[in-house]
Amino acid sequence: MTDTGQTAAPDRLAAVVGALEEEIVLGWLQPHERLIEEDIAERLGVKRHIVREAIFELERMGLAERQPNKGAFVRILEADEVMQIYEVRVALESLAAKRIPLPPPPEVLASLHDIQTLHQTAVEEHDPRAAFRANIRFHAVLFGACGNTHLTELIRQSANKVHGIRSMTDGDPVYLKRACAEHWQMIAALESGDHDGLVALCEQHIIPSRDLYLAKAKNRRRPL
Amino acid sequence: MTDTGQTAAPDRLAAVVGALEEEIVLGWLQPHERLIEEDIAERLGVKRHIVREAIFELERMGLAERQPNKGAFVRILEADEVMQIYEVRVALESLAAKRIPLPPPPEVLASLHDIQTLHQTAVEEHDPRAAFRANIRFHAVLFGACGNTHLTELIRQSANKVHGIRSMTDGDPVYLKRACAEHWQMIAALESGDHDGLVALCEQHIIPSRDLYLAKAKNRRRPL
DNA sequence: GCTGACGGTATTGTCAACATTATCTTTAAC
DNA sequence: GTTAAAGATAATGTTGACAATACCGTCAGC
Repeated sequence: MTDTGQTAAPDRLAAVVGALEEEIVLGWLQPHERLIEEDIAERLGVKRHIVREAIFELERMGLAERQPNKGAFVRILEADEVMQIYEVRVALESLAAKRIPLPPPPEVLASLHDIQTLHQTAVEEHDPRAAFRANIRFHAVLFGACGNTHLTELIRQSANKVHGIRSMTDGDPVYLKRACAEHWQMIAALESGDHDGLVALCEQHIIPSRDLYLAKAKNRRRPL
Repeated sequence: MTDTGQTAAPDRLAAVVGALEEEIVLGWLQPHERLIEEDIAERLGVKRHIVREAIFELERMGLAERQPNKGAFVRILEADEVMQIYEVRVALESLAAKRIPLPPPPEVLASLHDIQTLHQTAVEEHDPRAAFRANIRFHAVLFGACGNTHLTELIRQSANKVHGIRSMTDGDPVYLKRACAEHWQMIAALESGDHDGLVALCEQHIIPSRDLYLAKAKNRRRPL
């Protein structure tokens, strides 16, 4: 009985990273807000040591920015950075979409179906947290089907960097419903073996979130 | 006079990462060799703490593999992983090459010229370390000219993962001379504004190192 | 002679105290 | 009233010691 109910060692770091990521992405932590190691440690019930490494991780993910001896802040992306990241995302996701064998393995289709059902209910019930998670899982499974682990990882990484802008798009029900519909269309394209359609859908799918962000970013020129 | 001659804090981590990276890439540290925190710390004259974070970084870079509570090892890439990484590299580098404005700014050309001169002498004088460094700098400046920071970073990251296989190609003078010549051709393409030629050169440039690795990997099936 | 338990050793993982650095506040001089 | 220096405060960065874990050799029991 040495188990004190605490999660295992390596999981704690991942848990803290995940928690902070969600808080940033869902807008609980605003851009430019400071990430104070001790505060977070106490709030999440872990030691500062763990939080410290988690913040390094967030920095690597592009969600936080560190200044030596000063501290870490929630990172805000400039318009041109968003453009650059999306240019790469289009290239990577198109490549992955092209490499997905059609028709995909039935378990992939079944998995996508299940996840997308969750996503849809989350959107309909205005549960941004569940929608966010389901959305991530959908794309992970979709692009994971291309079979190229390294490519999948880079796609995930690039998507992570612009997750921060979700705090803006998640509030937009029109955008969310549209995304939902497009997910179903992707599944249909997979089933019918329409490679070109799938690639086109992937491109159409990510561009709106970019433009929505850029439009909103224009309106909030330096609110501080 | 509080300066004890030690380098600044954030630089130490980067220095250790760089040192270990070179040792792996140049074959000083063999695949499957253990990375023992205390040993490395003593050898490089830093605290274990720094080495620990450096190994995490190496794991993220794909050069090392960690097993919880056991330790870290130099990572060896399987053939299919190499194929996957190169597929992504071709896509990313082609994209970057297409985005480089032609003709590039004169300072970029001048920089490439200087770096490539260093590279050539390093190759001719059989200095693998200098050649390795010059090679990295050449590609950093070349692809950096595309103006997309995120893309450049992903290219660097993907290149890092297969740097480990350099320990094999670096010994091959034929390969090195060929790479050298191709660098000069790239510079020529930049100067003459030959976009298509540049893209083609970039593709031709990285494929041989992949195939050389795959060929050598076949011959050493489980030497342990 | 083989197997499995035991204990020693090497290594990683955790922690809390300490040092360093930046920021904010006060205060005194002009 | 403004500025600049000095101290107080708060946060980050560093360190060595300690705990937990895995590995390896030894030895008893069968």
